[in-house]
Order: sequence, then C-alpha cells, then structure tokens
Amino acid sequence: MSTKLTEGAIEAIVSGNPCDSPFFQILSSKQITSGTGSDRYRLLVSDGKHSYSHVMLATQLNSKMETGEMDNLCVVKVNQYICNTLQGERRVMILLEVEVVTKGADVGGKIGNPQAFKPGQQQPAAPSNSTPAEQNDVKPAIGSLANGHKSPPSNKAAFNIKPGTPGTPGSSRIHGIASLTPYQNRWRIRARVTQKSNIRTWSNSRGEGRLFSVNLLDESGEIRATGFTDVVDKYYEMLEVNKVYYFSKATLKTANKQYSSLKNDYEMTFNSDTIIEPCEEQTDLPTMNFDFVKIDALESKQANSIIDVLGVVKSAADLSTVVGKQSKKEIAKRDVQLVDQSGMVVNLTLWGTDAENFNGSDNPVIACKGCRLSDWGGRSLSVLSSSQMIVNPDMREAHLLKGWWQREGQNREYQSYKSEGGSTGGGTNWKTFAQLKDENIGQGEKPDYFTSKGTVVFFRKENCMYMACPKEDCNKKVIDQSNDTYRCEKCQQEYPNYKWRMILSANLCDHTGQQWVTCFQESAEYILGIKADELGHLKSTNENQFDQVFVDANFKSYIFRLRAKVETYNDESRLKTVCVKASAVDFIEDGQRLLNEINNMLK
DNA sequence: CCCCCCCC
Repeated sequence: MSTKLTEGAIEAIVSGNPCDSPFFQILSSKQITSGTGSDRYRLLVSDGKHSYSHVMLATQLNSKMETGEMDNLCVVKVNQYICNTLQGERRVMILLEVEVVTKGADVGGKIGNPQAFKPGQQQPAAPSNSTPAEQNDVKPAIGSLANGHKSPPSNKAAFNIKPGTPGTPGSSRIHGIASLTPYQNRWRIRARVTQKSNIRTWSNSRGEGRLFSVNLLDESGEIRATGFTDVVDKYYEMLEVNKVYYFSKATLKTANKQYSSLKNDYEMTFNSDTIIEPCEEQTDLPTMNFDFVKIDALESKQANSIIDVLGVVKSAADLSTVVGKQSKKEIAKRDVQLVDQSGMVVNLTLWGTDAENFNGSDNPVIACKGCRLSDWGGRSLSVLSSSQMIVNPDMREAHLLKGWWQREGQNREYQSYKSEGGSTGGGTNWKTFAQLKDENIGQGEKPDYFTSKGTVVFFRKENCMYMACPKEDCNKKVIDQSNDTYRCEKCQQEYPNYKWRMILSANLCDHTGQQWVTCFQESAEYILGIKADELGHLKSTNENQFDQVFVDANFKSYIFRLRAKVETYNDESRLKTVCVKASAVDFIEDGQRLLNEINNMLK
C-alpha cells in the first residue's frame, strides 16, 4: 500500500511550475450542482505539506466518485491536470486523468499535517463551504415591507430551486444570487437593480477605461456587478434602477469587502459574453434590503468598514464647502446628526449634491446603505457615491423610529462618540493582536493608530540602549572615541559626555496572539520602571541588577497606544509596530469597555 | 481592470 505523497507539488503547480504525475491525497469532496444538471466535484487535496481547495475533478471522471472508487482519504496519482487562472490571482487545478493508488479505506487517515496553501499575499481567502446565505447572520431583508411584499430571504443553503417563469426565453431555471460561485458558469438570475452608479473613468499603471456598477437583488441575496468600458456602452443605458432583468454569463470573483456592504462573498463582472435582458413580467422581488447597525453598535464595527445605518436627523448643519487635499477641488458638504433608540448620536456627512439638496428641518429619517464608518471623533459616518441614501423610506423600522422620535426621542439627551485623549480626533480604536494580522492593519499609505491591551512576555534586552548625543533634542547615536570624548555626526561635535537612550523591543501577548513592538525612551522607561540613565549605569556596573530590571518588568499588562505600518526591506515586508504610549490598565474603565463589547456582541 | 468619495 502506497501512501507516499508528492510534498510541495501543490505549491509548485499553483506557482506555475509543472509537476510530473504528483501523488495527492483526496481529503474531501463536494458536489457542485450547476444549472444544466451536469454536476462536478470540487476536491480538497493534500500533497502532505499543503492542502488546496481550488481543485475540480474533470466531469468525465465523475464516475470515479459515484462508484466510490475515489473515496475520501484515497491516494491518487494525477497523470494529467491543468491549472487555470481565474479572475484575480486564484488558480484552479482541474484533474483530468487520475489513478487511485490506495483506497481511502486502506489509508485510514490524513497523511501528514498539510496546511492550507495560500499563494501570494493578496490571495483571496478560499471560499468557505457555505453559501453567503448560510453565513450571514442577517436579519431578513426588510425593504420589501416598504411596498407590502412578503418578507423575503430565507436562509436556504442554496437558493437554486425557483422554476423558470413560463414564457421566459429559453425557459431555463432561475438561480438565486446567493447560489452563485466562481466555480460554475451556467446560471441565470433574475434580479432587481437597486442601485446604479454614474459612469466613472479611471487611469492607473494597469491601464485606463470607464466603468459603472449596479447592485442586484433577488429573494435569495444581493450582489454587486461591474461593467467595464465596452459593457458600459452596451448596457449602461438599458439598466434602470428598480427594474428587473435576467442576467447570465458574467464572471464571478471574490468580493473585496473593503468597498462594499453587500452580503455576498463574491462580485460579478459583466464581460463581453454577458447577456442582460429586461424582465417584462410582474415579479415580487424585493426592492431594497438593509442590514442596519444601531448607532451605539458602531463602536464595535471596524473603522473604515462599510455599513448600513438608519437614524432620525436630530439636527443638520448648514451647507459648507471644503477643498479636497489631493483633488484641490471644492466640494459641498453638510453634516447631520443622526440618532436612534439606542440613545447615541453620530455624525453623518453628506457630499456634493446630496449635501446641497438635503433639508433636515423636519427631522427626516435617513436610511443609508453602504456608508463608510470612520473613527474620526470616536465614530462618524460618510455617505459615499456608492451609498444608497433614502430620506423617509417607507419601511417599518423607519416608521417605528419616527414614531419613537415624536413620542420621546426629540425630548431626550444623546450621548456622542468621543475621540480618545481629546487630541487630534483619532478615536479609541481597539485592536487585538489577531486583528492586526486579520484586518490588514498598517498596509495603507499612512500608519494606523490603535489601542490594545497587552501583557509583556519578553524583552529583547540586547542592544536596548545606546549612547546618544547629550545635546537636547538630538538623540543621535554618538561614537565613543575611546578617549572620554563622544562624537555626534549630526551635530558635528565632540562631547565629554553622553546620555542613554532606549529602543526596546518587547513581545506583547493578548488572548488572541502576540506582537513585537518597539518602545522608545519614555514608554520603555515607564514599562521597565527605571530611567534610562540609571539603567545605563547598571548596565556598565552591575549586570545582575540590570538583568533583574527586565525580570521584574516582565508579565505586566498595560494599555498600549500603538502605531503600525508595513515596511519593506529587501522584498520582505513586515508590520513595524511602535508603542506611542503605554499606560496602566484602569480596571474599572477596562471592565466597562469589555462589558460594552459583550453587550454589542449580544445585539 | 475600479475601490476616489474629499474637511475637521
């Protein structure tokens, strides 16, 4: 019985290096139902070192699955395969000729400890086995209540059951938006256009062109779709907001959640094969859907994420104009104060014509789908051009909110978000160490600032201090001339003395992970509980006492204000994290914060 | 293939 796998083959193949007849283990399989009835199998394969889920079995080999010849855990020799690049970086391996070497029943278990293979940094996460509909803990879309339709989406695992509408051209089965994946091509959806962008142009190093996007909605879910240059001419005029169309033969790719609040793991791109036809029949498709975040729950949402909000306009500022820093263009702006039953108030900024046309004098209700949450001033919201803002929407929540406002809301006090430290406006932005990795912190142009609670678990005491220029505000390292003088290259001067400065690397832990941070003078002195000059003195006079300082300082917890930015040296990039300030944990305040987090989780 | 959305 052979259980030898070709370790490293997955990495090689996916990186574009062919590999002759590799041996893989099939860890699991999943049947994918396409619209035409020709099913395929998607496999999770292992080469012993890596596992890879973007693997399909060629349909002519389906019988190997159906007869049980290829069972879970079996070892196969792959005599022929192809590796296709789909949209983006994702590569899908299709097994064309497979020989079962050892049956799974005889292997009996997973071979080795394969880790999920993730090529490249920008590799989209492998899609999970559940559909978006399953994953979202979405409240049912409520929008349809507005025009009296029955409440729409159920949490069906795959909405793939709606029969073709009689008289429909082709009369093929209609798929649910929630059932679409990049792994099947033959589908047709019927969806309402709920939002349509303007035509935009872009120009960058990869090219230039025009594009537009629409949001599509059916009973099963929603998806954003984008059309580029040629498609703009073909379909832009035809697609109208609130009308219903049939769509087929578009490309699916992993959605970048950074830019959309739509509840879908994927996005659609209209390509030259895409067919869009108006749906002439009457449908009861929902007209809108929102996943509103209560205003007091904005705290628990990630800064810069895209969210839906519903609020009463407590007050609206006068129209003003600002000049964009980059664009240098003048743009109209209006701030409105939104409140809801949670008793919190948040600022929502409208731009351009939204700002100019807005009238907040009679305390309207605003529903905004897809506005950006920022941590300015604690928390604030900004309406984007991709947002869908509806004033006084005809929906149940909005009527309830308005009634509440008239009964009691207008007479009460509201709590507002506060920026931390009261200084420059950056809000309290709590991050765990796992979040630093998961949320692409520090990847932007500017560093990210955030706050973490952590415990020091290790100090790198080697090279944690240096002899610095004694001149005030010059912290340049001096050169010991070995004659009791110290030269500062920056000041171009020699001094009879120096001062000690610290650059201390500390490893911090929280319940989610660890992070190396750099502490400079003030925070290092605070954490070590000793002045740098004194520590420097110990370093040269009493090594035991010097060491003891680090032992004593270890395993203590602090609130860290941190600054993180990815830096790249020699093609290697890592997250450089600097401690801006360390402070004692105020247990009352911190307990309150944790309680708030728990409460927000329960919402 | 975009992903800018502005200011404090």
